[in-house]
Amino acid sequence: MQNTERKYDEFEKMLRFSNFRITQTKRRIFEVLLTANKPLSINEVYKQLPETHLVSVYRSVDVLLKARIVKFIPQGFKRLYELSDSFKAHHHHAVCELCGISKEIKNTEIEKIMDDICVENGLKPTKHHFEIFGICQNCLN
Amino acid sequence: MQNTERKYDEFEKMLRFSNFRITQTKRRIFEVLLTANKPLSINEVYKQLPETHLVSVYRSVDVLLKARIVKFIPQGFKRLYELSDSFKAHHHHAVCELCGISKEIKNTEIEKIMDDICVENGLKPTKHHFEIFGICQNCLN
DNA sequence: TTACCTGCAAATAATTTGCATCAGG
DNA sequence: CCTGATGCAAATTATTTGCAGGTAA
Repeated sequence: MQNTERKYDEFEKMLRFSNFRITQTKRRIFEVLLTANKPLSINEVYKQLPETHLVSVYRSVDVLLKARIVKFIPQGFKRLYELSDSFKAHHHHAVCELCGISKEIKNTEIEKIMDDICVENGLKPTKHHFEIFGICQNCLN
Repeated sequence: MQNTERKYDEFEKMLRFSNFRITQTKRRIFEVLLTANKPLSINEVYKQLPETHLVSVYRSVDVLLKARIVKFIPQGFKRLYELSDSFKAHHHHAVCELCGISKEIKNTEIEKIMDDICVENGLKPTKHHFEIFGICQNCLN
């Protein structure tokens, strides 16, 4: 897929820009997150990379966060990570509390309200967290 | 304050409804959260209750969560707690990333959009988390 | 060659559990 | 009384740190 190539170039560019090195571990983590269709925990990333040490996953994800390649998604009690808006259009999640299935939500209204609230409160916006929880049709039956 | 009396009655009623006991520890935690003007971590609650054991704070907050007297607020990497909507009108927070000051946000539009999103996605809503982060006027200077 | 990066071990922090005792209703 | 609640100790889990050797640039 052509698109994947472009994303990988962007990944390298962003690492270089922040003076970090392009390594196997970081590349692998990037690929795992690119393939995942939902935010993953450190452990979930690790499970897909048995050849890598867990500590290295912690450290590399931290570097990817600093390089703004990855972003942090607190979901309930969990710390999850997914690719930043440079790789995936900005969105939020609607999560089923029973089966954990996660749907991506794109809603421009919310972004607008978010900005308005910041202006009203004299806040220079940095980021926002927004997660919806419910029970999905499947689990209701 | 008359209002505090009413809230305390509600607190007892809700505990009884869920078959939990009304104890000193729970009452004290409730008072700490009633006085606090922002969500607190387990440790922050504990610091105000030196006579109580830290483990008891964990356990009692857990009971208060189950009784829906307290609700969970994940904020960045922190697990915070505050009184539920039965005691404080439903709201969200705008937090300064530098000084940590927390402003309460009440916005009915957001609640409406939230519901719409659930309907669109065939989700029976249970809860949502929504936190805005930025830099406040004070810290910008 | 010069950092940064990684693996391994170990420390620290956060949260949970077991058990005996205490206390609410 | 009976059962949930508490204090204390200890276990478990999650995350971070130190250090020596490895590797990208």
